[in-house]
Amino acid sequence: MNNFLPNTATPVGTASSRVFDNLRKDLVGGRFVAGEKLAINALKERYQVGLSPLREALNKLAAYGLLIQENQRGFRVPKLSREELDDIAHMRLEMEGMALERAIANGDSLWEADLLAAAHRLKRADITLDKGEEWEHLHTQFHRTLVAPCGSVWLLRFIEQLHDQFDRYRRLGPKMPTIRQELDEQHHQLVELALKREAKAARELMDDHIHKSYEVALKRYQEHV
Amino acid sequence: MNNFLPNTATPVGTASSRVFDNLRKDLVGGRFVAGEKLAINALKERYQVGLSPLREALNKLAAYGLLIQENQRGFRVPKLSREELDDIAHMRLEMEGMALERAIANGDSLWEADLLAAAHRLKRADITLDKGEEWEHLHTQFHRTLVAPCGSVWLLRFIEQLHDQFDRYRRLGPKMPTIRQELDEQHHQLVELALKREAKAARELMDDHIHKSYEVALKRYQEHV
DNA sequence: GTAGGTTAAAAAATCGATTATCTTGTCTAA
DNA sequence: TTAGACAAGATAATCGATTTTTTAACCTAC
Repeated sequence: MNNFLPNTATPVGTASSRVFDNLRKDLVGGRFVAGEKLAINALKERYQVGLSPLREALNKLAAYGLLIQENQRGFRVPKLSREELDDIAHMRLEMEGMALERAIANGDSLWEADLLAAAHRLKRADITLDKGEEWEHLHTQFHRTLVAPCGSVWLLRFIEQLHDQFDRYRRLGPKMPTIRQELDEQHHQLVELALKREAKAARELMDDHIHKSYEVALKRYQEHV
Repeated sequence: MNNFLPNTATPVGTASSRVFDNLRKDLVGGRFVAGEKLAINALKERYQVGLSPLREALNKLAAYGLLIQENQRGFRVPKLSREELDDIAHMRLEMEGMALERAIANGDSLWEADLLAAAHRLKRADITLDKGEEWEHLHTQFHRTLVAPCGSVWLLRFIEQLHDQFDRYRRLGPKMPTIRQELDEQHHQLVELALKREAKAARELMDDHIHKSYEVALKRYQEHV
């Protein structure tokens, strides 16, 4: 269930892990203002947790790249920039393309089944539910499943990290995905090509898919500045 | 000076940051046994630091991938495996190759100067000094400099992380680099090709360079098991 | 003997309070 | 005015102690 950081057994059930998960979700989901300084006491309230587990979670998030830690000055939400968005999108192209090709080469029939299931769940998802959180979760799951059998734990880890960073842009503001139709169509085609083992075509479609997301993210970013 | 985690301002001078740096160095330098469980009280002694900053450092290292955190069971040094070594080496080929090509396309004359300087320092380094730590540091610096102007903060970050992971294998045991001569020669040629902006040839040499390191690491690993 | 249960010791996680550092507003002197 | 010094309050970092959970040794029943 907890697929975060592939080769890192993340604790579950502790106060520290709870606040980590929640903070991560909130940071990725855009519920903090970029650049904002985090008031630790307020966070203690918000997440109903003591100082020690909170600080441990903040430290982890800083090492992960979702927070900036400043010398004797606490923690801050990283700023957003056009340059970084471009960087992240470009890296996603490279890494997810590579992963997809390798997944298509390695994936077995269990993978095919998982992929069909993930795509189906995503398609059926009610996007108005829980402010879109449900859809976002299934969307993440779909993309995870797609590249899962790429054979590299580290590649998967980096992709996960880039997704989180990318979502800080894509999910700016309260809005939900607007181009649902097109995305669903692309997801469907990605599955088709994966099952047919057409690596080259699949990669091209993935490039296109990421590019489309990039345009959404860029628009959100520009509206937000 | 502190180039760790490119876009994360890491605090300096705090107890937490000191123990983080030292622990990282010791983990990468192979001064812990892979799979070993860390006794927190012993670490308190060893690094002369209180519990809170120590735990914060451990949490950061777990998020970074140099430690495994287990549910209510503390921290553990990740195991080593042939599969992971192959994964890391393969990812290094992809990522550093990509970074080098982009650095060669972007790098200005300041970079050329930095590169020459870094290569020179590395060549002049006394490898017997400080158990090879000095040489290791300059070696890291050289490779950092080589890819620095690649234009992607995230790519640099991933490369740094992979280097640390790779060194857990390459630096197994107390031994110092044995193939100094060959490495120096390759470093020299890398600079040459970079200055001549021969991206393709440089990348091929880099592949070869990483492959050579891989063979060393693999041998160390096999002797160590 | 061995599986299952109990418990004492050890270790991890968390809390509350203390110490150190930074921030802000005010005052003074040029 | 305004730059710099200072003090008071706020915040971050750290410590020592408490609580919770795990580990391991022991016991008992089969």
